[in-house]
Amino acid sequence: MPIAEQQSDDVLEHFGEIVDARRKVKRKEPLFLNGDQFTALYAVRTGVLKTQITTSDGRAQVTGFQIAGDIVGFDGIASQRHACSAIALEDSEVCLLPFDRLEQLSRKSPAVQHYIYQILGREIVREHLAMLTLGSMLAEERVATFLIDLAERLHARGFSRFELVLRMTREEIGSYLGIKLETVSRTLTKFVEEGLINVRQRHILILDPAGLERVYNPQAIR
Amino acid sequence: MPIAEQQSDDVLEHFGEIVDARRKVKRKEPLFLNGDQFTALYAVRTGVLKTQITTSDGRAQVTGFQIAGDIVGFDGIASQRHACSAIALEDSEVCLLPFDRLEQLSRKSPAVQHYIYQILGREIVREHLAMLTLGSMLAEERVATFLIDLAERLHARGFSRFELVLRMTREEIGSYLGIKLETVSRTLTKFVEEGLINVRQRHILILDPAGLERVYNPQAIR
DNA sequence: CGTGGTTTTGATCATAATCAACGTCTGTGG
DNA sequence: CCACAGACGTTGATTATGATCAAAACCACG
Repeated sequence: MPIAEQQSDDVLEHFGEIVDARRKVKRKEPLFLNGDQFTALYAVRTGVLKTQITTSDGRAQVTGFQIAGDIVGFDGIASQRHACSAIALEDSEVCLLPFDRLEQLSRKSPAVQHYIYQILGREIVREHLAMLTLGSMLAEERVATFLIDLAERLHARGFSRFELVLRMTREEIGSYLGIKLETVSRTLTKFVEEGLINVRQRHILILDPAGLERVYNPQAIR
Repeated sequence: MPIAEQQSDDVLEHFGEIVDARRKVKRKEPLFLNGDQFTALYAVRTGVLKTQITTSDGRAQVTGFQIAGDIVGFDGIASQRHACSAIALEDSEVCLLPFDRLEQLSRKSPAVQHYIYQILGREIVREHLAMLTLGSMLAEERVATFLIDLAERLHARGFSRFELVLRMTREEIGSYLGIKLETVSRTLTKFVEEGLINVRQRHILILDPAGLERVYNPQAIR
């Protein structure tokens, strides 16, 4: 959901007080890296980022994609160091929300405090749903879920609901969904053959949204 | 980590103000169900709970197991309704932390506010790690991770680091790890054959902690 | 225009799921 | 206290899904 929908005038007003700094991040550059000191949350203004964990033995797991209106950096709150890395998938711009100031502010303004609890709570629910996808879905269901979720989020930002441009590679999608890039590719091809979508490189056209939803929600009626 | 380690005296003192109510939950009974009105967080005093999401088509995904010292209920913050269900795996007791009072309190006390951000942040990191497990590990690695994580958490509460009693079924473990109950069973058997653990029903004895860690962290040195 | 990263597609393989049978433990009521 | 029912767990045989390996096509970019 866009920030604007979620915050009262009070919140907006107070946010004005702290959103002084912006930062540009070039494609493939990190906004922050695993282990970096945590100082601020970042509100994405333009562009797309990915967040990922990497283990000592080189394994990586993409934990999310953030588009305009999303907030990144929650992973640093607990230990004051970022537990994952955030990388720009295209040239992007973010607003800094210094966390100490957020904390101060949320003492003055109940609305701000409530808003911060809201976004943290939303992140927790988002991750629960990601666990559901990763833990109990077939490859086709994962890809369908991914496309619909992304389309809805873009639509909430005023983009088309049925046309989307993927800023991430098949490999990054696969990592996020717990499958391999070849499987992502094959699944997209299958959806094309079934008339559910069109694919032209990274441009996806959703032809049959209901059909796509039926992939992971086979029998809504019983 | 036990709550006690994390909170200053200030937090403890203030928490005394709101922890008025306790609630007992019998084995297999819900503490709350998906869709229930969200009013409070719950601190587990004794016993063990599981949280799970269930989809309309009956699929279920266990999203976590909570033992003494853990806090449950974050999933309700975002929408004021619980996004998952919490079920007791044995007779348990929880403290109620009414959320509106927590919000009030966190305005008065920076320490309380900070503490709440901490636990929400920790939950987010915990879920990131669960995504890593679900998204990029083999069955053996998942089970090894699960055993070590649980053993460490129990140890932080003063229990033995090497002896644990599983309060959950093989099916619940499997759901949490994104594998089937038969796979959990086979994997445990394999670990026994390799001399890593002993299994007597739900009693697990970790014989070779380093060996168990090596299952999912093959080459610590490089 | 190459050159390198990305994507598609095919063939084969491995891991874990599924199906099935049996064994074991627990709790309950006779 | 024992017998029994039902839940839970183990093990085996087979299958299915997606991984892996490999090659070719495609595109973007310098």
